[in-house]
Amino acid sequence: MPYSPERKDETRRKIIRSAARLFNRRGFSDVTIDEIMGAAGLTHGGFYRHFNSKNELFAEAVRRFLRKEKPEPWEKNQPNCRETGRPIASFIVDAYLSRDHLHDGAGSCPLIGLPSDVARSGKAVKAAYRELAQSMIRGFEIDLNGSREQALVVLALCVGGMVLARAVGDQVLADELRDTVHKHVFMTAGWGNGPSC
Amino acid sequence: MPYSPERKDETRRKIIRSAARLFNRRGFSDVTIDEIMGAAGLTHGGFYRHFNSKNELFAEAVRRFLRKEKPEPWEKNQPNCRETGRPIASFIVDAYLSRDHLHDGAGSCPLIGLPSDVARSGKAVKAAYRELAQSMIRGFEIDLNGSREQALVVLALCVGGMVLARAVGDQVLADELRDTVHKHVFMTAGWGNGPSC
DNA sequence: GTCTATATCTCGATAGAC
DNA sequence: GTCTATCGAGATATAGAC
Repeated sequence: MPYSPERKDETRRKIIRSAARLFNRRGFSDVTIDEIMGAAGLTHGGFYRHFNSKNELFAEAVRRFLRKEKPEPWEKNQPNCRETGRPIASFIVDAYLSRDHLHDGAGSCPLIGLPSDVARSGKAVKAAYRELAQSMIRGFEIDLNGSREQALVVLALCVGGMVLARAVGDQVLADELRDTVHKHVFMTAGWGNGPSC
Repeated sequence: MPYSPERKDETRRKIIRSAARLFNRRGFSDVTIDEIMGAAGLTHGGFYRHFNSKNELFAEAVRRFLRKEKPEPWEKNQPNCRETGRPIASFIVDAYLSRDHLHDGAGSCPLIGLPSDVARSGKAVKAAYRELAQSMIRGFEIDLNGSREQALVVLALCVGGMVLARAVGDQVLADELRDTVHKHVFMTAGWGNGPSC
């Protein structure tokens, strides 16, 4: 048979990617293994050669956001922002609070796409979520004069603002939340009050 | 038959209360109509005399948090806090960011218990969620010198901090998030930095 | 208005051919 | 390693007695 180990790993990555996008959009419980495998170009019978359960796949899908190779469209910073001398974290916040991210259900950061699903899941899934949160906290900390407290505040603001903006189902209120949070983050961080890119 | 209209309304309220608590803990999709009716002391066959669908009940369950008569345990402020001269909103923030609220899955505010479920639901459910958010924004605004911007920031901080604390699955990090957000809210609100009640 | 009973469907997981 | 086929469980919603 022409199945090399790399081929299996490639298939596994395709399944995780497919699962991450579907979970993000429709939640853990409402997505079926058949759909995940179908979107990966496979059939659902082969699933259990890669994962022991649907829950195990969930943890991998959350973790993927850290390890993934290609950034989502909303993560790409505008080129004209690169020469402003602003710290990297400020561009991450720009992207995180962008309208593109708000509407990118499938490619969303799991922190805002799956918070209640994760809160109801097992330890492995929560550990993956925590890894992601800590990674962002460390990233913010650097451009916040090493202040972990400020980094936690910025993360809570970004997550809270976007989670609310997604759930209120009102474009005007959603934009108001994004803009206000963005302004407040930049003010408390001392990044100037440069408007969104 | 001894069934008065008030009796029917009483039953309806019991169903909504039961649903709200179960949805909060385990999410919309994983809770069955049979469980909801069972917890209300009924059987699942009678459900459709009260609601047209499970989704319709979901909207009512989210809305309930506003209309409900009795506050949850975590919403009750400590008596010794009443004579400090602090504004009402500051006590609401205390309760919202409390460890009791963090661990009260069933009696939680839906804003932090069901954000991703609501984001994936229909317009009626989102409208109920928005009502709740706007009610809190108005409440904060009063004790924030009428600043809507500050009210939005406080709401985003409270929701973001608690959503993260619930999902990271780590007591230490969860407490750090709650404490840090609490401190920052009190600082920016100018409520003094009185520690949690 | 609430019950028991059931129709219809779909899911996660497994079995076994290739 | 991936396929087709299926098991067994449990879901929403409906039917009809009382």
